Amino acid sequence: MPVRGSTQDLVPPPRPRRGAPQETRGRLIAAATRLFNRDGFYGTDSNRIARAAGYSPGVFYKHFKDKREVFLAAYEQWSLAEWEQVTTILSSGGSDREMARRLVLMSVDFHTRWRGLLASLRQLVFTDERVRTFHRRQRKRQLEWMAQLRARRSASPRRRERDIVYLYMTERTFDAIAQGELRALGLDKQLVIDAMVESTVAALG
Amino acid sequence: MPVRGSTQDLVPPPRPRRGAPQETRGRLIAAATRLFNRDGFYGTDSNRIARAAGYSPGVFYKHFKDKREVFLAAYEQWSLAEWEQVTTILSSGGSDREMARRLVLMSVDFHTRWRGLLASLRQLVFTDERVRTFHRRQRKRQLEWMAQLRARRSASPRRRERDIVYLYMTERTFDAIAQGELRALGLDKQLVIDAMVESTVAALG
Amino acid sequence: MPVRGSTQDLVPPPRPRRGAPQETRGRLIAAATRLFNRDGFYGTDSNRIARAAGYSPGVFYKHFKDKREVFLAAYEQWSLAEWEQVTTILSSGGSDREMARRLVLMSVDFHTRWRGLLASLRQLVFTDERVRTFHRRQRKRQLEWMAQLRARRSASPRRRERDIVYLYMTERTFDAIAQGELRALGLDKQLVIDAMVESTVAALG
Amino acid sequence: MPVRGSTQDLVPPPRPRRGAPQETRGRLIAAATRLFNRDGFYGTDSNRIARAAGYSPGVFYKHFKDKREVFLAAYEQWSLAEWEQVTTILSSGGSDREMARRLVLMSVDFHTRWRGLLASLRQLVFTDERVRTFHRRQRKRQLEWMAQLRARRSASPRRRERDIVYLYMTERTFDAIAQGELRALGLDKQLVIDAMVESTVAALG
DNA sequence: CATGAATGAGCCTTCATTCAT
DNA sequence: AATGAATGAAGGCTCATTCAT
Repeated sequence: MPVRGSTQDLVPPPRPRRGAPQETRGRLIAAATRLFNRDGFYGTDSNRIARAAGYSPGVFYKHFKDKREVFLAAYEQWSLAEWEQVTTILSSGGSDREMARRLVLMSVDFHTRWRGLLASLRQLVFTDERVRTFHRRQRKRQLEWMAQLRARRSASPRRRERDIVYLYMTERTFDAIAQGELRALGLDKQLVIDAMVESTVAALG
Repeated sequence: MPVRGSTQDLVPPPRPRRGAPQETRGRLIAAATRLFNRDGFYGTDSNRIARAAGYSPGVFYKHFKDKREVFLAAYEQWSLAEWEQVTTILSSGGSDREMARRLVLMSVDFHTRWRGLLASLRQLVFTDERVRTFHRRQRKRQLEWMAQLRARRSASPRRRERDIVYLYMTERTFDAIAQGELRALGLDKQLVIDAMVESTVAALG
Repeated sequence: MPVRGSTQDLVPPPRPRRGAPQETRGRLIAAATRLFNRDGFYGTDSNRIARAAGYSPGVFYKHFKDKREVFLAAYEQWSLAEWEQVTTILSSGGSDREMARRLVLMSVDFHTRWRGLLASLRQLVFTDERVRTFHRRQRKRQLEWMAQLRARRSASPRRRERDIVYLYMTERTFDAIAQGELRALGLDKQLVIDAMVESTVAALG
Repeated sequence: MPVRGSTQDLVPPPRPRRGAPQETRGRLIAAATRLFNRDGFYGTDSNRIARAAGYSPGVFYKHFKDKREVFLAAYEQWSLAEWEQVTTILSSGGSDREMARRLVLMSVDFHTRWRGLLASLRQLVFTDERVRTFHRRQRKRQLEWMAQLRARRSASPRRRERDIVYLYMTERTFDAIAQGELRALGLDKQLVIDAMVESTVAALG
């Protein structure tokens, strides 16, 4: 999959040249996100990230200590994006089942679009202390959010342990769908998605 | 975690010198398995694998085309080992719930012991065509085995789609337990394990 | 002959540090030319070339894909130099015989100074597609130049086939002289050179 | 050109197993000759030579100090073969021109068939002391033989210097023909061959 | 004699990172 | 703030050569 090194790396440099540091940083993160997603963490090098963002290699290290650090930044920004989508859907109204379905479909889409980045994440969570820490913070937030959400709706004090198993199940399932495993195994994707919807309804309830 | 390069790499050479090729190959795979598990795929190099097995760098390439290839061999051998444990447990008798519990405990243990290797696997399944192919074959086998097992016990024709979701859920959960996520999130490991046992009972039934 | 690896390789680094890329490239080619000439193509490695040019190993690959490519560059530059010498002599006036003698002496000198490089060339012309192609282009140019030169002087339409045999004869003879064969065989170098002069006079006429 | 590593190297091993040392040595030389000719000196490795001869790597070093040494042996044996062909032709009668033509055609054929070996030779004559020495001995023999031949036929004491230039010219020309240079340059091979015949007639006379 | 597993020096190449401009 | 040439450690891999069997 990661066949890097297309003649031009994803996009021709958007020609900055002495911009605000935050813009530069933003461009670097955006480029890194795309490249990590396409070529994986180990298939991407810092020079290339800088070039893809329209800069020279040096800038990279003005903004990040090392590759891990951009990864962290990319991951952070991108989980924020997911968060927003979730929030939008939750506040969009409709029946529980409708909302659940929308959530699931969004997740499948999200995991598919970012499967490369997610694959890198799964690896780095193991290898890298800081990625792991950050990842756990995210997880905590997910759990808290689920608890709150349920508090608003029902009285049932569903255990956090149940919630996390739900999160694990859906996460792994979405990863697999994103990577085309169901198709490869000749299984019916719709059935699995329906199952995820049911689980989500239960989790929300 | 990956603090590689202790003065001696894991074990002092078990003194080979003109052994049978299969033994050499076996030692290389064993060493690779340990190193991949400890330092991850990208933290391990072929020279080190050879040295850890008690050989010089050259031998490695007499037995494997490259690092991916040992990884595949390591993975194969090690999934066979898991398979055997599962088989042993299934034929050991006892109530469904007892068997399920034993299966779950074994899995947690297995995932914990090999969490490094598993992390590498999760990454390579994305990056590497052949690892992916092999992995899917394993998955297929798991599904078939579940179907057969159930056929012997009940009449319920549980769908394969349900089975795979079960597999995803448990796999991800065991990975998380192995990586200490539950403890880090202040959750009760026993409750989660109990949930896995229940799901397993249901899956077997 | 090729006793490579003197404590310092040919010259102590001419202290670069952030120069113009073309200069760096030039230094690399110059170093490569010297090393190929001294140690042969197979006796030279890219790290050593970089070091001899006063750089670290990495630079080499910033400028050349591989060893073949520097060789090609070295060869190109150096055949240009020969060309210039030939041109200079041809435009320096004098009788045909005087010019012929000067050409021959220059060639002997050139072949002697660069006998190592020439030896590598003779080998690579066989082994390497691109070197062969380039070499043939050179040859074509030589032939065309001979034809033109003659057109200006006489009416005799000497055949190109005669020209190429002349080129082969002189080339091989100069190689042999450069490699000290005549001396080793107890032959009179002057006589051979005189013969080459005569052939050259005839070729020019 | 040298794309080594066909599934089987030139010939399936002729299964020796404890033969006379001289036979083993002969097989090794034969295999080396073929491989050097196909893949060049640097494209051939000693293990492969042994395998191509039907032996294991070890035997090679029982018979030759190193690769250079087999090359020398191969070269020796093979120049003997050329010698024999020359002798056969010279004693076959006919007019001088007929003989000359036969000699030239044989040479072209010989150079074509062995162009790989010859290319290696041209390189090693530069690199390797012993190959150079041996090569010069061959040259000396050629010269002596030419002198003798002429003594028998004419009174003209053609100088050895003329002879060696003749040898150089033909050698280089045959190499070029063998390597397809004439065709690549769009020149008429027959004309060149005719020229060689004339030179040979002159040289013999 | 022959085997072939094993050796290990060493070349090729990449890439995270620095720093003079 | 940005440049990009330069660094150099380190990993990938080959192959001539040895030696225990």
